[in-house]
Amino acid sequence: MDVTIYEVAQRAGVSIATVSRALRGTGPVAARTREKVLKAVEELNFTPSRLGVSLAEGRHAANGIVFPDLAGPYYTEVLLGYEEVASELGRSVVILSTKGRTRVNDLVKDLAGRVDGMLIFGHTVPEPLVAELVRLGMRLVFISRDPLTGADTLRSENRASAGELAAHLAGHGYERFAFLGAPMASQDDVDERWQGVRAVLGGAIEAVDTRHYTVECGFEAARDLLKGRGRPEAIICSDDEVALGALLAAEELGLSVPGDLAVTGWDDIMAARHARPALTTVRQPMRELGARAARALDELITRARDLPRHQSLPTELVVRSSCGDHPETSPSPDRRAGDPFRPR
Amino acid sequence: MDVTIYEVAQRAGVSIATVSRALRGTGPVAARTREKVLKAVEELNFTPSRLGVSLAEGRHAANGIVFPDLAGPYYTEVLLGYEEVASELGRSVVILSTKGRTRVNDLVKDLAGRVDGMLIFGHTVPEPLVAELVRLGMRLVFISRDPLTGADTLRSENRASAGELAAHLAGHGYERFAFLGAPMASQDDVDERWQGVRAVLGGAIEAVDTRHYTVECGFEAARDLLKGRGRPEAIICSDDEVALGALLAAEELGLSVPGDLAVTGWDDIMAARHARPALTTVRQPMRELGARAARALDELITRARDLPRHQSLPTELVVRSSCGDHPETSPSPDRRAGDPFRPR
DNA sequence: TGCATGTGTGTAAGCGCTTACAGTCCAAAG
DNA sequence: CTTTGGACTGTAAGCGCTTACACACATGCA
Repeated sequence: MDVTIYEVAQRAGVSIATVSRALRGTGPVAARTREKVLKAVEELNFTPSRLGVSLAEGRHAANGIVFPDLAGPYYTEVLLGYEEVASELGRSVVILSTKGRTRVNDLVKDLAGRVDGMLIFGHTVPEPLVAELVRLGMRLVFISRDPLTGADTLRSENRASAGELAAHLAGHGYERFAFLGAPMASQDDVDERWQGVRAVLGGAIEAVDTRHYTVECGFEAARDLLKGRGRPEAIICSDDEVALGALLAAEELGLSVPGDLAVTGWDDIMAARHARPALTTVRQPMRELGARAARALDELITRARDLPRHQSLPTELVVRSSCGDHPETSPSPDRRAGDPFRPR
Repeated sequence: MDVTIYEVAQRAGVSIATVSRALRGTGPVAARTREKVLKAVEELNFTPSRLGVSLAEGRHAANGIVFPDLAGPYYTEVLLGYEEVASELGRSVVILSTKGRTRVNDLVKDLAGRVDGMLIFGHTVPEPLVAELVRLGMRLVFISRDPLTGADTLRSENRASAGELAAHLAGHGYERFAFLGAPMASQDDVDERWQGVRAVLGGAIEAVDTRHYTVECGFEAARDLLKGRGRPEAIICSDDEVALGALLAAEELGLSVPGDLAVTGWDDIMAARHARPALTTVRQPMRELGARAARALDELITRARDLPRHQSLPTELVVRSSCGDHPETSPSPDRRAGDPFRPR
């Protein structure tokens, strides 16, 4: 990337303004002139410098995304949906992981200087900085965050589906429940799930802290819980990874799932389907979240829309075997119609 | 991001050159002057425009990455390692997925205009364009590709570990094998694995085309294979996702793994550990690949090194239960010492 | 006192584009 | 034969920085 518009102009025997117009199709250019320009462009293999274009246009044609960590399928899926749509809209995607980073503020500010708008997960960016970004006019879309003024928010529904899940488990006849997944920040996804199950199960469920949403933490929390007295009959986990940890803990302790214990997850990641027993879980439309975020951002950036919007996407209860036997569809509730692959 | 260096200069009562010097620490600035500048910067909340800086400096402080798809854990893990190190080195990461994209060339060229160097997976970028990028002086690092001049390459070892895996299976006494994972481009990872197992098993193994490296394709290929006559005793899969598909197919057909059939994967993704039976596989250091790519790129960009380098990282055979019983460590070979989590 | 060194600062020339504005030219209308 | 309005094209002013170069002013030392 070395040859500039000047060399093209010189070779074609025209001014740089004409080259620019010929290439972008803004303003009239005689057919013969255009040809000369295109020929020169071809011969020199010219590609306009992105920096020059951006500086002159005053836009980056790029979107940012800030996530805590890409470990685990959730963020990856959202990212995929995001990148795909952003690319369709002619925008590059610049990523930033905050996991284990000091100086998050600086990193986010740097990112802000490279993009026209950004997608931010939950509370990965400190509140004062968010306020500042909003004030500076940066276009923002949040996923899994309570609505705020000056930015879009997007999430998938939690409370009602959590209630539905809880009711399903209650229908199995379980009476002592545990919820694995604290700590929960107010208004965060997991907190909403907790509120949802609690509304249905009331005092029959207790919350257990897992510190992080990982297999390891799920394993440890579940092991301690299951070793103690008053072992629950069903463990509702904040997400699939914690649930996978719980399955491992049960296996370790010689407990049969779902015989001695029911376990459920949330998200419907790939491993949920492959675990044995396969995980009953709540599928949320991860890619769709990313895709919508990209579109929302585009609307805000192009000013096709000015008022922020707050969307909530529906989820789907996916019943598999980890929550108990389902005579009507046994032995593999996720295998109906002979197709082991549920629609995505 | 609105206030420019001019406003800062004016407010501090100095020239923009002084502001720049004060901020970057290049060139002498009197202590009192520096204070005035910093105060003005503070008050105006000034952040230098990335575009201005990049244009003047002639560099982007950003790295690109081109991958086919982020679905599945492999690319994600590499990306994570890459982003982490790139960020440490002060570089942003711009991503580009080629999955399902027409006009890959344009997208890659656009990317090239935004970054100082890029990491490219395998053969996601057409050869002529690669040559052109090299010619233009773009710094490139490839993962899983045969060495070429003018760029670094990086891969993890395949052939020897494939041989080790095959030998292990032969040790179980199996005699009829299948390899699930074609089509294989010459010199690609999967081809090397095939060469490796074949060198050990010779005519006892046949290759089966799966079209794609997905659970779905693995399932279909395995089902067809297992339904046919002369069913193999062991299926060596090109990667874990194909292997997970094979496990599902076996379950579908009522075959016990490892009783009736052994199955192995490659990569050691999360689901491999959680599948039942847990997958015997070959772990490759995915994050490390990404991290090294970022470092290699940095060396090339900063010209700390001029000659391309070709690295190969070691892998590790991870024996679990899907390949057969291992009396000495039964029932869960990956659970020794009471710890269900193998070191990563 | 005179001159070589620094030190501190400003001026201005880029970096590679886009685009408002100001021509130039020519065919059609009067 | 003038006007007039398009169609084209060029000039030049940014966009927001960095930095070479020049200059002004103190020092230190002979």
